[in-house]
Amino acid sequence: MKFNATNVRASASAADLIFEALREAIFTGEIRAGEHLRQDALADMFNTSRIPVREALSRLEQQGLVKTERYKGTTVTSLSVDEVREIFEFRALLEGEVIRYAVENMDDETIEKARRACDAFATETDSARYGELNRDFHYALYAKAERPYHLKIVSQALDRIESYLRAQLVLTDGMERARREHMGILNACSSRDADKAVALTRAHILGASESLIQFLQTRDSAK
Amino acid sequence: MKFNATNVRASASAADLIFEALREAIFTGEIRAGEHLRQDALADMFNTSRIPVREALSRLEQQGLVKTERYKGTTVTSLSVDEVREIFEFRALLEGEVIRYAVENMDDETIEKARRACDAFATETDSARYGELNRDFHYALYAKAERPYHLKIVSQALDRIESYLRAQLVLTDGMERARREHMGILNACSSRDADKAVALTRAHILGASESLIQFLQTRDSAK
DNA sequence: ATATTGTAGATTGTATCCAATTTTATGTTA
DNA sequence: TAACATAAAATTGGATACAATCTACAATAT
Repeated sequence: MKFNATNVRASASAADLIFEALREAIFTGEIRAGEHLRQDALADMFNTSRIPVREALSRLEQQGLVKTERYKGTTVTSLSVDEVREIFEFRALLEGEVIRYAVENMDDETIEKARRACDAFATETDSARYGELNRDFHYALYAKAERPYHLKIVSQALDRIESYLRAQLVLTDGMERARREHMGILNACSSRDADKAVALTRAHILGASESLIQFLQTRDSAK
Repeated sequence: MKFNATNVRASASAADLIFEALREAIFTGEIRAGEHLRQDALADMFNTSRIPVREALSRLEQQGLVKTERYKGTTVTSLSVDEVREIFEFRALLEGEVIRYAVENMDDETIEKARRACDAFATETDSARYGELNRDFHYALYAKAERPYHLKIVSQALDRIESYLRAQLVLTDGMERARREHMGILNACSSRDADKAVALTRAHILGASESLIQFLQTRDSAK
């Protein structure tokens, strides 16, 4: 595991940088579930003391991405299939409601913005950027819901499963289906059909869930 | 602001204790919105160094209860009326879904447990304990939903508005209405009527929201 | 009188060191 | 060889000390 300082913002504290670097490393799978993270090893990697490392780990722990036990260390948490399923159910409920609010306030400018994000998603070939571009599309629409608290909770839930989504996309071809489903959601929003947008959003999420769970089960039984 | 060590668990770290003490002090209103919390002052109060204080503040910040700015300090956050309204909308959505899952799995033992919690809520005269007993009742039912992630998010949302709920209950008499509504929800669960339980839960939450918002508006305009 | 500059205090962020406990390695004995 | 006791290493939690920056107030120049 290595880190460079190219993608940092100068105004952020060391703890912020370490937090984001570790978070991204967990997302990409560079740090795998179950792996041990030792504070002084991380401090050496980032050329800091353990203090900002501890703060970063504390934040990750609160988001559920790692778990720390005194005298033992910090390990990256893994989700059971049931936990993954529950989080997708949660997303379907919440994002369905959010898209309903969004359609209420929808305007042409937002539609255009979402269309561009949809195109960017469709034309991107690097599956590692799936998560980012997927969020760009959905958030372009969700922004119009004007429900900042809801959106923060959506982000939390997405973070929790991001590493699993990326692991799947390296091996499977869900992007083509996602692209089609995005188009459908966009069209429903464009025609101000709230019920349809909700139904398609829920189906989009629950379909991804089934696909991911199947992927996890075949992967785990293969071992 | 003073703290004693009577309500501590021996196994918890200093950071845990400080976190819970500050959290409770925010809930009770002992620490008010806008108030500045300085690290070394807190360290003196708790007879520790600033290190565990910082960790406690970091956790509070991620829950949205405080906000820290470098060189300036930490202040307790306040919610606008719009933010309060949104969180109640969020709760209605989420807790409605949770009670639906719960009714699916409902059994008589859970009903009895919830009935006892309902009675305890109804007979308690100390309004300061409203929050705790209210949660006891709802969680007794929600536990049967078997959706730990959903419940964690419900808790987060409740924490965010707990101080506002308590401030209201010192001055108004929402407890009698809450008691009646709890009875209704309990009966709906007892008769396994999921739709009714959902509707009553949503109405319970949205009614409390209206009541609280009205309270906040009259209080703020009175100044 | 007003604007500007400088200085001291206040406040958070980080480094270094110490304490407490678990885990692992080592040695001893049956 | 196996079991057990003991010591050494590893690891996190916390205390103390230092660095960086903001704020407030005073001093000074215009």
